[in-house]
Amino acid sequence: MDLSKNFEHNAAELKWYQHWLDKRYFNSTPDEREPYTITIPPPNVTGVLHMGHCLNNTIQDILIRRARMQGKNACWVPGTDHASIATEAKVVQMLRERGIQKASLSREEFLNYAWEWKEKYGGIILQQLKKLGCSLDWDRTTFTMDPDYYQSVINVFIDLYKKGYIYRGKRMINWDVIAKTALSDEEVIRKETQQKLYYLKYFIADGQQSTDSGPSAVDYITIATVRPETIMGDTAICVHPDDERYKHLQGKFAFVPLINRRIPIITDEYVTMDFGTGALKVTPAHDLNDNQLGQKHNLEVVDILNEDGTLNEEAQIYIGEDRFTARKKIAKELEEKGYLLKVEDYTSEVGFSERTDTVVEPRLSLQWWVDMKKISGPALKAVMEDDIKFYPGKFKNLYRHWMENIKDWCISRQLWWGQRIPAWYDDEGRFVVAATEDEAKKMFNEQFPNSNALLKQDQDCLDTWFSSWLWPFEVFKGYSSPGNKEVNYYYPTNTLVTAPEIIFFWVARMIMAGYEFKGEKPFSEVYFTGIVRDKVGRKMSKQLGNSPDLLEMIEKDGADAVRFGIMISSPAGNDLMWDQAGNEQGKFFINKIWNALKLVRSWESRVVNRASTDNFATDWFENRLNEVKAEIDELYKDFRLSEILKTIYSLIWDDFCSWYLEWVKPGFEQPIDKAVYEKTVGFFDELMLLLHPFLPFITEEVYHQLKERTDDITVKQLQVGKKPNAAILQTAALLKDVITGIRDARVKSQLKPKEAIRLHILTGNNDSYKSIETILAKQVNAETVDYIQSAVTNSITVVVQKDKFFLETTTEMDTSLQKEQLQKDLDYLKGFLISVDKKLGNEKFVANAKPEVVEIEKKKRADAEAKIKVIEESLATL
RNA sequence: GGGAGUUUAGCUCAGCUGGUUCAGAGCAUCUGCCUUACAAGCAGAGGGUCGGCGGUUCGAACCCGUCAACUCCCACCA
Repeated sequence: MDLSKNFEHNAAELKWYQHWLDKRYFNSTPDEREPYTITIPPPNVTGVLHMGHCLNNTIQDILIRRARMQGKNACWVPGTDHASIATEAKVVQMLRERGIQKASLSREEFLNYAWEWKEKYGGIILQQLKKLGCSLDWDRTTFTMDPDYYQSVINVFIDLYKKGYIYRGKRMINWDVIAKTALSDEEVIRKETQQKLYYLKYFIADGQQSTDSGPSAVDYITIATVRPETIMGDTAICVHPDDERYKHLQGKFAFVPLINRRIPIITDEYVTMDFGTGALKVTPAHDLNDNQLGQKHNLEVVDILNEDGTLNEEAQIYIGEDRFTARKKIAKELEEKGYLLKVEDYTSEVGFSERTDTVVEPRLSLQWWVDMKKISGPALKAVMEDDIKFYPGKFKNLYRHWMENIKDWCISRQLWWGQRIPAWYDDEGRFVVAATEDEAKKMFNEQFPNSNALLKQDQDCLDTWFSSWLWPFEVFKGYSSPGNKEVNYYYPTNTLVTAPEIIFFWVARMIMAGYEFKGEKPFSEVYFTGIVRDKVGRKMSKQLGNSPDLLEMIEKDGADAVRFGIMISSPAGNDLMWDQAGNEQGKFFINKIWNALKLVRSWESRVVNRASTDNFATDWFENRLNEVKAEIDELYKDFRLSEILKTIYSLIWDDFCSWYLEWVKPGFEQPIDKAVYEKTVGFFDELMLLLHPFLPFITEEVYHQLKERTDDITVKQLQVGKKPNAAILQTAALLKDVITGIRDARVKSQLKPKEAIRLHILTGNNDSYKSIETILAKQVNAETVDYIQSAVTNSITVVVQKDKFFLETTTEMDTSLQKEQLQKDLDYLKGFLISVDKKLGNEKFVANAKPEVVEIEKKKRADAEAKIKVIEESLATL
């Protein structure tokens, strides 16, 4: 079969992925082997593949494929997350495009649309993962709203409620005015924002005066605020008790501008005297701190905002206006009416919704909460004691800090898409928590006898993360069907690969859920990937348009090249600067492998059976392979994947192609030794095995092109490497040094590559060159090689270690460059010798340093002295 | 405001317990080659005061202190 000129990635990807699926290589069922399990971080069902997924899933695929080749029962579970807010927003948008308002639909109607949408668009991302070559067990695909999964979420809620870990409470929450739902603290992103600080006059009530006498009044207090639109919600002004400026106002009253509300001037040490004016307006309904102050001082709460962020009747003015419009208008009015003293530029952190990117509104609201302190203990301990290991370890600190200061988790969302909270209410707001309406009725009648009110289920859904925290065991039905064979076998899973951004959202909560509901950790290791940035360091995002189209790239460059590009630049735990150039390098590498394949295949028809002769090249490469295998094993232990790839890259390109293949390559149309040919194919196989987890398609293709075979590399087992022979590796190092040294001298003497030389070797140990002289001669284009006792005049001299090489040529040559080089080497060595002498002459060094180190220095001195002698002799003969 | 991390060649990064192999790799650059696997290549080469300063040590890219720049996380100063 003829080979194509280049590797045809599109065809190979289609062929092999389908073949692997047909052979069910990715499917796992419990057996007697050791399991290796990864559950995918479920992407949003609305998602499309981006560079972050590419990195994350390539890493998982590498780990899974490696485990599979090590004889483990590898199981990688795919799935998607229902992503309540994101998905609901998309469905609402879709409805709007069809001219339908969500408000006009019943819950059931809306959910029908949502499911319709999910069936149509959900899971696109899973199809895209196939394009990347991901070896997921597709039969296990799970969705966080699958019936069993859904029920488990409900049951977990009921369980925690019964334990007293879940409660309902009215508290300040983060309100998203676009999605019109509560958010957890983690869903709020703080961003530094340019703002204006408005200085406003609040006039002081004078005696019995009951209304604001306006700018004509004499006495006023100035407050500074960034939110003038909330003044209508003010219910006090607060100053520091020790603030001399305001002592005379303590206990008096002031008027809220424009609406004339009379509010007390209170004191609290919370106030910072030197910020702003030292006087703070207190708006308990719209600020977390103000709310706490309000509770402490028993202040009235005036909520002036609707759930969509517009002002309501309580505001009295600007009713129906959006908060930001109202801010501008009110600032203008305050200025016109003389209440505004000045405006300053001011920068502070403002909370934005993670999903809708709108400014989050602190709002007092009745929500469901999880008392996290009740379940955080074992989860903290597990990570601190490395029962769950974090890679890189720096995330342990971050985790500890969050866990030690953990706050209650607001889990209710004012959404329809998600698991509906299983609480049932009567008209008076009394409620029970139960799995079904029937059960709820029964419970209600027991708890509140004589009540036959109609029960209504809570309208709200649970936070998405309240379902995804069950992921590592519920994908095996570990909660809905506890103790089943699958969960017993696969759980705890092995490695979680995820982004540090969701360490609190997801990782920490999964660990807590693991211990709380399974009594065991969910995974043993967490590999945190970096953030994918563009080559100038910006985070990739849709808005910036710096995020490349992955599928287009796979189509153009091939999945292997894309995998190479992302992996070559991703050290564990650091952000990575992604650059298209990485794909190029991957393509070149794949092309290089393909050409090596073409070369080896071209020998196939010219194999001859010869009496076996020693072949240094095959001996060396076997040992080199073993050496690298050991290195790679170590690197895998620390998840140093990009280094592994670099190591294999260099093993294939430099050691195999540049050295080994050149060493064993027969002359033009010459035959090749059968033994050498077979070993070469064997080495090639092994290289493909090592590389396969990274580049699955090219390696499978090459594996099959090397010879007829019935098995596949995807499930081929890696063999444990033997201990390499140090002497052979050393000889090879000498050989490479000599070849490079002579080639360098040839270049410097401007010898044409085609011009053959006669090589004379002057060494104290002729035997050391016996096994390599044939290779040496071929590699430096020497027609003869011999061993001599004294220098050859009129030749090019090369010094490697303590040996000298004389290159005799037929044509006249220029030795000036060479002389220069030798002189440079000599100068360097003399300087080096001085520094070593100095060191050895230092009594303190000889007395304090370890004896080995002193020995090494002595050897360095001896070597340098010997080499200086050799070079001086050479210079003399030139 | 608190904490973590980073700073090594033009770029992206290795460099483990201070001492052989310690100043490295890959890209990029330069020189010479269309040599029949590969110009997407081959053969060579040149690039660095290891962020600054100070200290510990016989010896520091590595340990300590300090300063600077950048990045990230957490935190209610209006």
